[in-house]
Amino acid sequence: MSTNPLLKGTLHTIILKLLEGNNRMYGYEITQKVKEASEGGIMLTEGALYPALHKLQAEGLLKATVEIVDGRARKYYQLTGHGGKEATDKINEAQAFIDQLQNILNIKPAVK
Amino acid sequence: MSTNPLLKGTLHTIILKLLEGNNRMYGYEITQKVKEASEGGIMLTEGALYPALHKLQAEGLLKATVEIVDGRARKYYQLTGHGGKEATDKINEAQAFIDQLQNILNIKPAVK
DNA sequence: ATTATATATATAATAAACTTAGGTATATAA
DNA sequence: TTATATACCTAAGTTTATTATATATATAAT
Repeated sequence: MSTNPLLKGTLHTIILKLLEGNNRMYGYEITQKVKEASEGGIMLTEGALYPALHKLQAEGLLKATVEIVDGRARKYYQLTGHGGKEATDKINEAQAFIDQLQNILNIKPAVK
Repeated sequence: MSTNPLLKGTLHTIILKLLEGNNRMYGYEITQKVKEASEGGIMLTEGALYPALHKLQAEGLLKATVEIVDGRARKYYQLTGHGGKEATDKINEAQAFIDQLQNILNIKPAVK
């Protein structure tokens, strides 16, 4: 799988956005949704995802409940009240950053 | 100044893009251009910028020449041949990533 | 039966890329 | 003479990722 240095810093925002739209999700489900929505372009690694989920939970933005489904344990995450506000803020920040980055990347080369 | 974790990974691409459009630039000039193009939203820190320039030079993507202007030393950077090709690739990758991220961040919340 | 793949979570070692803080130095405006 | 702008640089520490490994069940293929 390709390394993706551009992904740095956006993982928390992606998680919060998905949980804003889906009420509750589990880790593996998040990896699949991201893969699907990015048409395979963004593949979350477990080593990045699970620590990120744990951190967001430790910060009080997410709460988790474990359920057994088809004989396997699933850990569902959902936004807390505080997490919901943070989600809105982080998504707005990310959008602003993307817009600014577009402004830079779209600067037309000077005609020689 | 606000910390901007989203910036991670995009700095090299920003530098290459600016040099693709401007033939040659010096470090301080790059910080000002980025600040201007992002309307103050993206402020490069020297601690990130200068090591990045040195790394790109060490990789053979940039070459540098020092000039004294108004009594102060300026280090001008420009793309090498190889750097030009890398610039094109990195910018395309960044654009693809931004598009994929947009797809994720634009996913509409499910109607409850 | 057994092997491979998909589902599902987790952590440790390592590496990359940043922030923060400090240092050096000149020109100019207050 | 003090502050601000210009101009470069590096070191220490932090954050955030990759890579590798571990555990475990369900299901499809051989």
